[in-house]
Amino acid sequence: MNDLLGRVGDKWSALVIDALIEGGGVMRFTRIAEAVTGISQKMLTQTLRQMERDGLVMRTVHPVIPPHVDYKLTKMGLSLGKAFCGVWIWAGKHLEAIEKARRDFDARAGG
Amino acid sequence: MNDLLGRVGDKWSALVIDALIEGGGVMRFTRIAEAVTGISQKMLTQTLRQMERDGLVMRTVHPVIPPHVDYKLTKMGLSLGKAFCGVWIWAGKHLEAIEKARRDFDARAGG
DNA sequence: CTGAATCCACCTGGATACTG
DNA sequence: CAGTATCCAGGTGGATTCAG
Repeated sequence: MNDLLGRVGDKWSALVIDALIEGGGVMRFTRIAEAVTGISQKMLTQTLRQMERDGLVMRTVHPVIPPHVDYKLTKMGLSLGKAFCGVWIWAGKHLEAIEKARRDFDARAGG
Repeated sequence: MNDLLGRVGDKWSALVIDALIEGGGVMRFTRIAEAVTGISQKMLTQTLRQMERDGLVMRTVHPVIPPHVDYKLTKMGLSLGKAFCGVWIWAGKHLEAIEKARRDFDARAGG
């Protein structure tokens, strides 16, 4: 369980799931890379592999040239996305409060 | 936002919040260390500091000997715990499915 | 009891180059 | 396009020691 948290709670996984949901559930490698700002190609490959292994995404290779690979959220992946929803909303709602808390804390620490 | 995810989505933070909720909302350092299995003293201190800075916990030092320090979830911390709830539930519900998906994947990969 | 500080092995993750 | 492979800097986090 502990280990599972570290896995699904992974920052990149969450962002990839979000990207896939925003993108309609099916996206190609490069499109995901564009959607998830800041991710390196290596991390994306790694994250995607892991998510595939965990049954969160389905990887489909179309044997054409140039290669064409689709990533599709599975039911489980989608349900995880929904579970994350609460955290997304929380983050959006408390973003300012947290930044203020940090400033206050730093001010106290500095003074 | 991206950065916030990495912060609040941190594995230890989640576990500490969970421990605090289970423990009634107020706990001492050592009690948390016992509740959060596997965390080192350094990580606990670090996590707690960060959470204090983010306004998720309130740290109260009782000037006695031996020292007595209480950590209490703030409203914001509690609300984050509730936001996590969905993910906890999801994890519990899909734990087996994920393990099966992994076995299947590994079997395919191995064969 | 609660922490700070130090040392250090390990892993993460970015940059780059190469393949089919 | 979609990776794989390699190198490497930097951060993570455990163990240990010291202090109030």
